[in-house]
Order: sequence, then C-alpha cells, then structure tokens
Amino acid sequence: MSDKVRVVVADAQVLCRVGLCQVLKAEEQIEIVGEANNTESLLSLVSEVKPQVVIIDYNQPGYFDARIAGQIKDISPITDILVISSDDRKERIYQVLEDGVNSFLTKQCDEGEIIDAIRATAKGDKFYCHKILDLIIERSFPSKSENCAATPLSPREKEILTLVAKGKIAKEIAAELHISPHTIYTHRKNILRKLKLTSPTEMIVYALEQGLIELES
Amino acid sequence: MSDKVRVVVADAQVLCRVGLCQVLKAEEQIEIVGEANNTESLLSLVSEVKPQVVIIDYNQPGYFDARIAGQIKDISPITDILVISSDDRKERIYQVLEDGVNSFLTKQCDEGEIIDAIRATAKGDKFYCHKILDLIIERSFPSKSENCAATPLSPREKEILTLVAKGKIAKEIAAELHISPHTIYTHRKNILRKLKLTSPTEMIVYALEQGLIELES
DNA sequence: CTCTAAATTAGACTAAATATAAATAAAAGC
DNA sequence: GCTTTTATTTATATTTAGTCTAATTTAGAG
Repeated sequence: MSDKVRVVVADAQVLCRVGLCQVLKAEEQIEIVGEANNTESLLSLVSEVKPQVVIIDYNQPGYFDARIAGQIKDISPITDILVISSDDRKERIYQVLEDGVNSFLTKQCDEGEIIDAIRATAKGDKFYCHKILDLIIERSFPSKSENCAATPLSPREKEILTLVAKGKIAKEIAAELHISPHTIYTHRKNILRKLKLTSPTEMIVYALEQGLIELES
Repeated sequence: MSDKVRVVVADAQVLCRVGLCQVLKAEEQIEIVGEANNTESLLSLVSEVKPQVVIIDYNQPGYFDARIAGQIKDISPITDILVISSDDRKERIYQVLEDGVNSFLTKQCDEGEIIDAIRATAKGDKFYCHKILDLIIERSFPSKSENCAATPLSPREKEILTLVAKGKIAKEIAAELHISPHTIYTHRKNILRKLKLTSPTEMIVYALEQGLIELES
C-alpha cells in the first residue's frame, strides 16, 4: 500500500483513457490502480480497490450514464469523482453536479485545466473548468445572463413538455395524466411564451438540449 | 528528411490528441510532424509539411467540420486522411466517406482496430472499422438489413422534411416552394409511411439523427 | 389576509391535417 | 415501344387539433 493517491480511469473511448493515463503519469503523487470502459466493470473495480478518485465521462450511452456518480458513492463514499465529459446539456450537467461530483471538466478543456483539476481532486479539493463555472454562475445569478433563467418552467410544464417532445398529442397526454386536453393546450401555450418559441418543433429541440428526452433509444 | 511516414494529428480535444500520439509512438515507421486543434492551424500545417497522413475528428463544431477532408485534399492531394470521429449520423458519415477520406474509425473502436487502421493508412491502404463497414454494407445491400434502406426518401421529400423539422407549417412551406399546401400534406404522409413513423415529432428526431437539421445555431 | 403564480377547465372558433381520389411526368423493366 | 412504378402535383370533403378568451381553484410569498 503506497501513499500515492489511487485513481481509477473510466472512459468508454480508448483514446481518452490512454490520453488521460499519459497525463496522469506525469503526476508524481498519483497511481493509476485501474481502468474501466463500462459501468459494470467500473463498479466492481471501485468496490474492490476503493480508490480515492474516479475520473469518468458519464455521457456515453450504453457504457456510462448520468446515474454513475450516485452508484459510485453508494459503493464507496470516500471516493471523489472528477468528471471529464463531452456533455453539453445544461440540465443534465446541473443534475450531475448535484449528485455528489467533486470536480467537473469538459473534454474541450485545455491541458492546463485538466492538470489543475486532477491535482485539486487528488487533494480532495473541488475544481470546475471555466465553462462549468459559467453555468453555475448563470444558475446562481440568473439576472446577469442575457438568456436569463436556466429553466423557468414549472414541474408540471416540464412534465408536459417531455411528453409532447416524445411525440404524444394533447389528447394522449390528457388521457395519461387524467386531465382535460384543454389543460395541455394551455400549458403548451405557456411553455412557448416562457421560452419565446413560436413552433412546437422548437420545443423538441429545446427538450433535447435540456436533456429532457434522448435521441435514439 | 527521414523515410518514416509523416503524420499530422488533428483533434480539438487534448486528451484524444495525447492518446493518439501515445498510440502512434509505439509504431516504429511513423513520425508525428505536427498537431492541430482547429481548422485554421491544421490547414496551414498541412500546406507547410505536406504530411502523408492526417488523423482527424471532423465532428467538433467550432473547431472542425465535415468539409475538412475536401479542404485538406485541395491543399495537399497526396495526403491520406484517417478519420477517428464520434459522429453517429449516418448521412453525415456517408457524405464524408464520399469526400475523399481513406480510412474511417469511430471513437468507440477498440485499440486493435485503431492500430490496424493507422498501419493500413500509413501504407496508403484503406481501413474501415466494423461499425462503418456495417453502414457501407447497409447502403450497398439495403435488402439485407432489417431496417432496410438508409434513406428511402426522395430529394423532394428530404427537402420538405427539412423544412418541417425547422418548425415550418405546411402553408409556409407551400408558399416558399410555390406549390399547394396539399402537396406538403401528401409528401409528409408519404414520409411517415416510408419511415414507419406515427407522429410529426418523430420526424424531427429522425431529421436530427440524419443530420438534416442541426441542434443550436 | 392579500396577491401572485401554478394548475386546471370550458365554449366558441380557426386552422391544420387526413382520407380519398386522381392527374402528370419521369424512370425502370420487359 | 409499351407497361409499371415512383415522384410530384393537386382538389374536395371531412375530421381533428389547436387557439383565443375567460374563469376557477389551490398553494405559496409577503
């Protein structure tokens, strides 16, 4: 048992794993104790070695998904998580940030930020890259942003938007939620007004961007 | 001037560049003569060093796009191109394949395929990973696939699908194309029938998957 | 307690979409 | 050359979805 920080690298893409390992090798106080390319192998690895740090891209359908942070914390609460993801959906990112992740980078980050983040997380500190910090600030101080409020939709409106985006028509949604079709129309009108959109199609695009629905199943 | 194959690595993500360089280092007969993280620096690099091979991910909005293969070939016709991309839109992939690319991998490929592809491309051969070969075969022998024809839509139908997906209603499209709104309805009905879809919303999702429209502008 | 926002609903009305049918032109097959 | 299919186009009558306006109920903020 060395006194180095024990790190697990989890990414479905071999190039990213190799790149990350290469960057980590330059760090004296870090030891890579394992790699994983899917949820199953990562979780058994975590339960086995209880690493101090897991570096992961959760945004890889079929390999990893956004629930991974909670699953890691359940198995090993002492493990700190550094996300290096290609995700660009604000709501999904907010969700992951609230889910016990310590540090968060995007794959567009430059080398300096990656190294800083790895060092900070290995010390138990938190680190967020510029892009993620901008998102956090935008959410904390919505008045500063020109785009304003991240999601000004009420829970019910989100629910209805999700169903609309899935291709259901008002009548079907009404039957599902046991309310009148007129209620759906009103909600939808309010959603369009709030988001300053003009066509139902733009709602789909919005829902996709916000991570309310997924492309391909 | 050595007798090694001179390779340029182009990827906006530093981790992928590092990973790729690491993999290439293991290849005796390859020499990395430059790296680029955006179109401008790549093109000036290509024009300067005229590499035998460029390895690139064209699917990085703001850094590289699908036109890059043609641009490289214009500057340096002798350069072979190996794409290692995260793109999953069939139509876009077909378009790039027709655009003078020699080899094509996805970032989900395993290490073996990546090494094989690099060696093959360095020798001037072509290489396609399993996933891409499946796509090519699917297009060449549409009857074999259960999903059948990649895009069985006529040009006119594609045009109308694109406009519908942009949020325009039949009347607006009719005015734009100088035809009757009824024509639009008929086309749309045919599109839904051909794609075995049931709601207009699914058309939007289809158009997004096919790369007919783009998320965010 | 009052005021606002969220959630709900209805009736009258308008616009969009479907079903059905069909004409024309071009491409493919024999 | 003739037939068949596909693409493109259109129309009428009918059905359905969606909008506008208006209103009620509930819950939370101040």
